[in-house]
Amino acid sequence: MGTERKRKVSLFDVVDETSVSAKLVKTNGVGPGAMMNNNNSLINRWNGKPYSQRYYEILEKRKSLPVWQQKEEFLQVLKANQVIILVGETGSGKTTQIPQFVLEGVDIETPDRRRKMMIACTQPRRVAAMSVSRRVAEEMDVTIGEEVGYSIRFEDCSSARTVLKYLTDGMLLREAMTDPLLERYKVIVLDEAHERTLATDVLFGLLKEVLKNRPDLKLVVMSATLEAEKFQGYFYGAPLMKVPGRLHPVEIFYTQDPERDYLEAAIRTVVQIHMCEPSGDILVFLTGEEEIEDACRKITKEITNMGDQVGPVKVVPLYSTLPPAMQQKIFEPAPPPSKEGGPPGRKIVVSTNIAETSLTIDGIVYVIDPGFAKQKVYNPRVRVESLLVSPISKASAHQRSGRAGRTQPGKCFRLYTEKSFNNDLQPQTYPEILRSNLANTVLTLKKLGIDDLVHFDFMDPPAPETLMRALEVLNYLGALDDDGNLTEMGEKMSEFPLDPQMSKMLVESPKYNCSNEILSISAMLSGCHQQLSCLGSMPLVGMHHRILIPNCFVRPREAQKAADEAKARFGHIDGDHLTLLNVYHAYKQNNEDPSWCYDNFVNHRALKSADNVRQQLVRIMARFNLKLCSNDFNSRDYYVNIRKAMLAGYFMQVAHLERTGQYLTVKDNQVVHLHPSNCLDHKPEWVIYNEYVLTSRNFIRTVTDVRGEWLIDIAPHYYDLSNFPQCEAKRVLERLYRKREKERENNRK
DNA sequence: GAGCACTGC
Repeated sequence: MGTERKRKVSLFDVVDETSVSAKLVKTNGVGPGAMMNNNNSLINRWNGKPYSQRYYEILEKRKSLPVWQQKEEFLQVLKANQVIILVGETGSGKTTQIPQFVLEGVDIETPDRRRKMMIACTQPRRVAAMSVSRRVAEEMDVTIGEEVGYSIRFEDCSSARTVLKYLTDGMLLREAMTDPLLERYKVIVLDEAHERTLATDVLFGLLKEVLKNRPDLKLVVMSATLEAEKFQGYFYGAPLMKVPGRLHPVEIFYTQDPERDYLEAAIRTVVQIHMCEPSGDILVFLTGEEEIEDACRKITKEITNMGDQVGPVKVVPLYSTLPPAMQQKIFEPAPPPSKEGGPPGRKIVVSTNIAETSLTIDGIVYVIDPGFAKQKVYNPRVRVESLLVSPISKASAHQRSGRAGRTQPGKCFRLYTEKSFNNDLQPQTYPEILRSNLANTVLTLKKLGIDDLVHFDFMDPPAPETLMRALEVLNYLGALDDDGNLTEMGEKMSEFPLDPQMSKMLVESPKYNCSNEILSISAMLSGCHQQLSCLGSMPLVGMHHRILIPNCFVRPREAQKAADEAKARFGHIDGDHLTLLNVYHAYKQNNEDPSWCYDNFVNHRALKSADNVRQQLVRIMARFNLKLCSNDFNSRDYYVNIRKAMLAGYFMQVAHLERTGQYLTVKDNQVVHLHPSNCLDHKPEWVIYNEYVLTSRNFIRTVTDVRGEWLIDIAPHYYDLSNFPQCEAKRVLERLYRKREKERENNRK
């Protein structure tokens, strides 16, 4: 362990007290930001306290990071330029060190010297923002939340004294909505820019505008790949700096011929490595839960069948929806040899893309990369996002192979030919902005004051049809007027961290006297699958991980029947949205009791998380004076009003039951099927749905029964029959309009 | 009667 530790200096490295204590008093480094006081001891300029011993210990380690070699050069380039592109591979230390260099090299006092401005450093993931800021606070010898802080959804850990703030890219975008020129910042560091998240891409365009209006603002774009040259071109030829990384060499192997069945090939490769290669753990990349569970069973079986001529193995699956206790297993050590002097044991992790960026496992020496991943694609014509197994990019393949070289030299087996790598793989994964429904993004851009989307300087402009679709949806929702300007409704909607349909439903809900219930349903739909969690071995290797719980219903393999029965007890005959409301109410009535949750096959953490989201939504409602109200629970209209309010947001996500027994989506006329997870005991003529999922069939999931009359009452502008394709639904609606007309005539008489 | 790549506000 000792020698390994010396070779490895990672971002999360734990300072080994014994190895550095001997040289800690060396005063070759007056630390960054230090000054002498009268007693000749060094004072931390950020909090006015003398530096601790630990500060010097860490400083020694920091100085050995590759990025320190270019510290002076960086500061000079920063001084002379408004924008810098910095390329640094894994292990260069850029995420922790660059923002500290910036603090040292830039004057953050306001011109009147009355307060200090901040340095921001964005991260695509919350856990990174949290853990990196903690580490940096330690390095700077200050308290987290004071001089160094972080800001993520649900948690602002910063203060008026904060000079360096790590935050998610989405959070900086939120801040821009109230502070369009980002005036609290002196320098913005966009980290992991190569990941091209939706938020990063919007920030690119926005910052380009802001920089023109704020000559004093500086931008550092940090990226891990050569796409940096593209960034350079985008930012008017900003200077580019390269920082070497610190990874062990990884030898790459390709197959001679293309593999017909990558799953079979992956399993075969695992077995071969286990038989022929020296000890070291294996990481296999596959595409999804089912495939991974299947592969784990097969690998275990094949190796068990080989008897004691090979060492024992521990095969562990890894995907985001895996229960935390199971995820924990990836950190367990490889099993010992079955008998003394026998062949060594090995850990084999079979994972989705989660192990590519979000989670790091130490001890991996062999990586198997079949070259596929599930990726989101968006089809604007039918307005559907779906997941598709597709070939990965060269950049992604590179990232995967790097996972083999974290602790020692490693090997990566690519299950495709070298020719295929060179000729078939795209250089980069398509940025998310080209693969998503942009309704929410367009709403954000409008709120940020970007009126002319067609001429907005996207680094990669989305398809015009995708933008048109987004504008159309927002216009139907009343968020944009016919000239594309943000309406008062749009202003409100943009403040909610939700899809526009859901925001609209919330803003309209007081009119139906059921905002309390709509808040609960929204929270259950949007917050039921987000939960932060720390894994046990975190203090050792510095890994946090976010665990995703896709829905609040638990269905363990060994108790599926009992779980289904428990779920049925919450079932509401009118639909899944109301079932979710029942669950939420029951949870609150039972005082949020974890053991009640356990007994009822409901995920406690998922509900806690939904409750957290609900509180945030309540605060936003209060800001707009949207009242919190409920109908009398015993009134006949209690559920009717909730369903009507839902329609006020989701009138574009409706399906009609045809006489053939099939559902067709309204206007788009797509054949869809009710997802079997639904709790309806009948097939309603009209349903609203929360999502459209494209898997083995076209499913609509989370559905609720609505009435045709409500469609024409609540959304007549959308159900305008002069602009409606010929279909059965149209004929039904025509009858309903005629009926309404008659009623009106009768009322006049 | 089926399934869920990964993030973020």
